[in-house]
Amino acid sequence: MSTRIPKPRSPMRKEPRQARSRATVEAIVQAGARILGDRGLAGFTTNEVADVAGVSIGSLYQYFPDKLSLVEAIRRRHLDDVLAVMRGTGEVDQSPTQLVEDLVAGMIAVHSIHPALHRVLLDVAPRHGGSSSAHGAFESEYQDRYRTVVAAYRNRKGDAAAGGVVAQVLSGAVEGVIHTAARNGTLQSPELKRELVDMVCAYLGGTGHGDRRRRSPQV
Amino acid sequence: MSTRIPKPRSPMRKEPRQARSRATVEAIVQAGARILGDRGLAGFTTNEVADVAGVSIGSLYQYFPDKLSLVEAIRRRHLDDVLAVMRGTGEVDQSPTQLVEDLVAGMIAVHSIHPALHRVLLDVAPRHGGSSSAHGAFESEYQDRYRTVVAAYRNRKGDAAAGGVVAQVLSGAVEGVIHTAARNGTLQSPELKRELVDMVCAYLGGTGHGDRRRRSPQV
Amino acid sequence: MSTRIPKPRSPMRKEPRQARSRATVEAIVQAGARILGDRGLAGFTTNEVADVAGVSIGSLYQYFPDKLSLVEAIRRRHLDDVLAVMRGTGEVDQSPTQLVEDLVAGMIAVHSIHPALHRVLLDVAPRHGGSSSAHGAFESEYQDRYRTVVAAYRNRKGDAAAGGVVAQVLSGAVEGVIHTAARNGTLQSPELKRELVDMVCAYLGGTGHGDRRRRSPQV
Amino acid sequence: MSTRIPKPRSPMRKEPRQARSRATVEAIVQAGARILGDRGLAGFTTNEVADVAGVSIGSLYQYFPDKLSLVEAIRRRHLDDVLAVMRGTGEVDQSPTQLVEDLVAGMIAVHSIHPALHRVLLDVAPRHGGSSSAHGAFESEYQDRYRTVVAAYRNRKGDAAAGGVVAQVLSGAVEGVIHTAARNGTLQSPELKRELVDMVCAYLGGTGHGDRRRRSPQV
DNA sequence: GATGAATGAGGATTCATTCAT
DNA sequence: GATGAATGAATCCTCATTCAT
Repeated sequence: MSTRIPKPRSPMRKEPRQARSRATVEAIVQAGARILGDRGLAGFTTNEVADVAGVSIGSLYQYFPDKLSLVEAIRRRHLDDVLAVMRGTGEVDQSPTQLVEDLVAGMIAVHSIHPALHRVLLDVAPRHGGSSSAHGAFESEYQDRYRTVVAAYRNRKGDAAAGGVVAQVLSGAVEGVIHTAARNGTLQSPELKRELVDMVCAYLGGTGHGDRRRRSPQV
Repeated sequence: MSTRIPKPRSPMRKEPRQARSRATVEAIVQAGARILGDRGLAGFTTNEVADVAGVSIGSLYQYFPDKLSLVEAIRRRHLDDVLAVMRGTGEVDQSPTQLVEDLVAGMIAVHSIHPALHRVLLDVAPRHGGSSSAHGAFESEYQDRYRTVVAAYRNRKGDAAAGGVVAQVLSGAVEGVIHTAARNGTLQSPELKRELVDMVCAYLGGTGHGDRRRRSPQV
Repeated sequence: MSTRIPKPRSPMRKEPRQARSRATVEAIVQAGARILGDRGLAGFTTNEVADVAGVSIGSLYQYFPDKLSLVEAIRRRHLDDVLAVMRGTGEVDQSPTQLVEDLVAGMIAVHSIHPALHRVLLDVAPRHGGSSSAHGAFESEYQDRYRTVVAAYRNRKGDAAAGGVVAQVLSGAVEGVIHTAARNGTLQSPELKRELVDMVCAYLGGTGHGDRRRRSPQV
Repeated sequence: MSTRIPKPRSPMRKEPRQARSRATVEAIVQAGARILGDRGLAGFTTNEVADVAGVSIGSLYQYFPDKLSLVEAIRRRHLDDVLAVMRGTGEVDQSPTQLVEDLVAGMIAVHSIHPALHRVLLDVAPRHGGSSSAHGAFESEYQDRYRTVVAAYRNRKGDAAAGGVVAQVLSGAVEGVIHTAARNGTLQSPELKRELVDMVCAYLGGTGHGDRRRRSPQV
């Protein structure tokens, strides 16, 4: 193993200004998302991405200085979608159950495009130095949103911070269920969705560890 | 050169008979598990595995016909550990809460050795042709065990089959929470464990989708 | 890693379109022919071929999916040369003796470029699946040409088919003599050529096995 | 390419004295001959030879210091067989035709055991330094024998040396025909043998290049 | 002597990346 | 800007050979 000196490059070598450029970048990111989701990071090659995108390998490198920066772009794109779902959830006044149903439905929807992509992205360590903060920002808002959901459900707006662990557990659980379903092709199953909603509601609706049997429901 | 005979390779090229062989194989699998967990499949190289295991690359290939077969061996080893945990859970007479606590504690324990390994293994499509059934067998027993837990908790031994989706959701959720925790280093946190136990109990203790608020617990 | 798709590879991975490509492919095939002839299949390495051709190893694999496909390309190239010689023989009206002399001279000429190449190529089993028919086609025309020579010499144009064994013996004998000469460096010797012509003429001129002594035996 | 320093080793590291040793060596040489003939030099591996011979790789190296020395042993063995055939030919008083028939029959017989072996051996450059003289000795006697045949046929015992080129052409032709037949599985064909005998007789019976039509035999 | 586990140099092949056109 | 031919470091894997048991 030699010493890697991966000088942090700017995520994008050149900003696409013209329409054609934007279309090219779009095609590359789309193709990349597909291949990354289908084949995993091992199996993700810039040459194939260019092929599938219908552009030359040279063009790909015109917009992305290296492979990792393309992965980062795909990540940003996907995570933006995820956040968009979460931001769109709980906006209007709605019942806690409805809130959870919206959230779950939205998460299933984002994962339906590239079922395995999210999971793969979680595995790829975000590049440190440059866009690291980008991923950090995502994580931050992501957890915030989950905390908001927790608080909204429990109707205690104030203690969002207190629910940190709960939010983490919740996000992990939702991701886990969706990824498992994505893996075995049951992502569209209504039962799955219903059970996931149930689980989230049960968890959030519970009084917590003081009363695990749930014999006496919370008032 | 010579004639290629790409017959479906058995996972092991040669069964280790002597003590030295067994130690070598053990070292390779251990090193492999570590590297696979640390770097993911994309950063998993046989040369580094051999290096870390302290054996020559030739020795590695004496026992594993190719890289994938080593991954399979690691998979089998890890999945066996997971199943061992599950088999050891719920054996004796215990309260449902205790059952879940044992399960969660066990799952956390298996993942504490190679925190990311399980997640990576889930991503690597098991080789089809040969050991594919091995993974199938694991999945099968794995889901069975979860169904048993569900039934045990709900005290309805009979309808284990009915809880198929519940078991799937449950296993996905537990995996998701643990993998998330493994990723951000909170795997040993007591709060995490407590919340995970809570979530499982809440989910299993609930009456299901007819009563999401859990106002009236099941008797 | 990734999914292996070992579809029967076409002999050429990519058709050279630009002038530079064609020059590269040409250089590779030339260098390959030389090395294959000089060192035999066992000493034929793609890295050395690339070196001698003055291109990078990557370029070699850009045009030839694997080592064997390069060997096939070399084979096709050489066998085409051989057939060209045979096609050019016996075209115009000429005496049987002249026919044989042309044939022998031509065969010596083709083998003078890479003396051992033909012999090596005979040893390398042509890849079955794809170009196998290519070699079959060669063998077919090759034997046809020899049958034509036999018939032309014997002036019995009609029974070309009847001379199948004769053609086979003749081609084997000519090849054998030339290969032996190539091995010991006497390929350019006029005596060798004269004797080979003599042998062929004697064989073809004979009446056949009914009269082995050839009319009047030597005392 | 690095500098090869192939210190000439004695062909056999240790002379087999005991019965078991001799049997081991015999098994190795037999297995080696088979594999060398079947797979060619590329594809001939010491490990497989040991496997097929039923001995350990260590034992193989006990008797043969390296791979080449095993090939040399196989060569010597085969060439001895060839010479034995030639020595057994023409010993007793017999007609020229009979002489040729015996020769051809004998050559076909030796090649029937390992049809491709001889051809492969011709391709493997004999090791220079050590046993090179062994091969030289073979070549020498081999050509001598052919010259004897030529002389015997032509009944001019004295000028064996004069027939050098004729002997070379003859040996090359016979080898070529037999190798071709070996390759396409017609080695046992009676027509092939008859035609080969015819060819040799025609060639040797002819007057030479002054009279290619063979109308007037030499006096 | 025999064994076979271990070694590691060497050779096939891939793929990120560059650059001449 | 776009193209795709060329590059070569990195990786997988083989096999001749050694040596501890």
